[in-house]
Amino acid sequence: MLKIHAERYAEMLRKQGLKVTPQRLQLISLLAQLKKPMSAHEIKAKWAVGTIDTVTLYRALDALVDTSIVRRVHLQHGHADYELIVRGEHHHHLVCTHCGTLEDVAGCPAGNMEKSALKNSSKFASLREHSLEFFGTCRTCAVYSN
Amino acid sequence: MLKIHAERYAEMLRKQGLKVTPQRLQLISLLAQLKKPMSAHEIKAKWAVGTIDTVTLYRALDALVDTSIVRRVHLQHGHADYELIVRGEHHHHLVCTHCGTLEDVAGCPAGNMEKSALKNSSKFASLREHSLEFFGTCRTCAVYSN
DNA sequence: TTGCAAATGCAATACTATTGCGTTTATAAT
DNA sequence: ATTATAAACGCAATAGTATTGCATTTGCAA
Repeated sequence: MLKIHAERYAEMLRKQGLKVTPQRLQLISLLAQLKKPMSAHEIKAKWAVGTIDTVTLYRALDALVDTSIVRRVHLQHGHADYELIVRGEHHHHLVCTHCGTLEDVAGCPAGNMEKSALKNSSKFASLREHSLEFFGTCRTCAVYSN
Repeated sequence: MLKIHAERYAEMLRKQGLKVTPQRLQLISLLAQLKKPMSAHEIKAKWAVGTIDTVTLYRALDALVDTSIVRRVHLQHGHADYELIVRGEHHHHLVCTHCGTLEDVAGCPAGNMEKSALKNSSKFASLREHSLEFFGTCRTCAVYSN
């Protein structure tokens, strides 16, 4: 992780009244290296320097999610996964229901949907975010299903 | 639940080599009455005739999901919710992140996106379904946030 | 009516995530 | 640099969701 990025993330944390700790920086660094959503369990296993307590990890993840540094995604694996937010953008995923293979989907067509959904809603005052994941079969698994 | 519907669901189960049991029929009936996604816990609490074992309930839900009678949805509540599939159609949800209030979104604008996502994918052979849920604040909760 | 695969119920357990609390640490004020 | 303190940490315990193994029961087709 580049130093300048670390300082940017540090600012984001401090702005929220949160502290910049070695654990949080290492967590960001780890997520930046992997570039795909990881579960808390996977993150703990890949922890590079020393160890991190499970509770601390979950609390750090919560902090980073609250600060919009990390996004929590739900890929129907029975647990949450976490990925670094890059340049404030979001994207969605293709998930293979056989082997779990992931692929990012560039762009997002849900902006318009969100607008119209809110307009047609009878109960809601505002919408802030959405989940959109596609489930199917990757080419490798497709071979064995034939 | 109307008798004709019960028979239709029974056929769907038998076609998959699954048995038609009182528990499964009662489960369908319960989901048909409520018309909104329910957790396994809620379903167990609302169980009308006698009781159902937790394990049996989860297995019955799996069976109905496999048979496309029930849809499993993930509304970021830390558990799965289940809703009856009506006329083979699907829809999406607005979720209030403060109080959990739900609203259905009629129609689905993601069909086109699924096509283009698959076309642009480098790894996937096919896509079968998708999740799309919107998160925001309902009007009641908005009042208290001001 | 009967054979048997499927389903059920119970007990035990795995897995994900959270709470309470005493100790340590980052940070801002001095 | 020193200090005060709110935030964060680590450990232990626990909550909540879901699953596995196994003996018994049951749907249903022959």
